[in-house]
Amino acid sequence: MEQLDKIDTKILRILQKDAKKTTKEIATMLNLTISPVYERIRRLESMGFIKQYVAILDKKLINRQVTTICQVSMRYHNEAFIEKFEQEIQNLDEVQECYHMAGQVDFLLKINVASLDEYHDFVKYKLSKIDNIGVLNSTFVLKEIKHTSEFYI
Amino acid sequence: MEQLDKIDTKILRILQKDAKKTTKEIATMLNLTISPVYERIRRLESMGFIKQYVAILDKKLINRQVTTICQVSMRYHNEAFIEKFEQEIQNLDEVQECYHMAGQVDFLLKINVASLDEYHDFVKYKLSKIDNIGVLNSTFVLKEIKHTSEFYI
DNA sequence: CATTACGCAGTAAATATTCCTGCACAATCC
DNA sequence: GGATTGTGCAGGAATATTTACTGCGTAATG
Repeated sequence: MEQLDKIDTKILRILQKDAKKTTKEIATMLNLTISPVYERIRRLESMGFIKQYVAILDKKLINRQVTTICQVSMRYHNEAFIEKFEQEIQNLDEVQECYHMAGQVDFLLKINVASLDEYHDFVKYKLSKIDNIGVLNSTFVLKEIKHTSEFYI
Repeated sequence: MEQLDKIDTKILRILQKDAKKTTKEIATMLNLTISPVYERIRRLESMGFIKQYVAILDKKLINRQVTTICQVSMRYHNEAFIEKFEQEIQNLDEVQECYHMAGQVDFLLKINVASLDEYHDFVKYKLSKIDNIGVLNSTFVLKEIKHTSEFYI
């Protein structure tokens, strides 16, 4: 697993914060030339350490300012129902994250919508249409304290 | 707010999925030349619709495969304590997301660590060191069903 | 009908990416 | 110890992309 040396780690830290940094800029930061930095980035990509490069949008500006956490439990816990649920969730664009959890509830979902009205419609017409949902408990985000895509490495 | 037309929206959708797409590629997809696409992207950046470009890493490969959801409630709900908590959280690198919630618990945190051992240390030596924490309830992610940085637009 | 404004096409210069060659150093094997 | 192999880095050339600028056409405005 530890196929990453200090230079690789530094490159990953930089690209997690700003994927638009040029090879030259990174090379300067690390006191290297373009060649090794370029080769290392290609290697980190092909080995899968870097999964993708994405643009992060401002959710207020694009009108997705309401974030909710929704905890869901199944009525019956058999494989078919769970698989069905997991598949249906993939198609719900409002759901940004969904985790199968240990403990009291089965699933935890993070959902972004434009308004409470829209959330109402989402629950009524989309989420609760999925079969076999037992408990469904929504809580609302008052304020986003921290939100990053970075991992600490 | 609706300063975004259909072309802008399409550009944002593309860049949310792949920020490495060249202006030329996007222009081809939208049946335009490079110029308007280039200008629109710069505009979307300067107006703040695009906040940043980041590399998304594979958390298993970089050894951050354990994700936990931690729900925290304050003992006393005064402004000073809450502000202190919010500040301290910023410095905890393991915390990827933190929300101030409506409802039963005050805060919901998403935390990534290498192992249960490391999570134990995180709670014991970092999180619980923050003053005025009342309830602290951790649940573990068994499986990530869905996780994207995309917003539905 | 004239004028302004806006978005797009096209182009040229600057910059970045990509690929290749060769060198230096470390590890490995006689 | 010396020769050999391999790995990572420097440097440079070719290609691609970004960036900035000019001009045109159409829609909006007076």
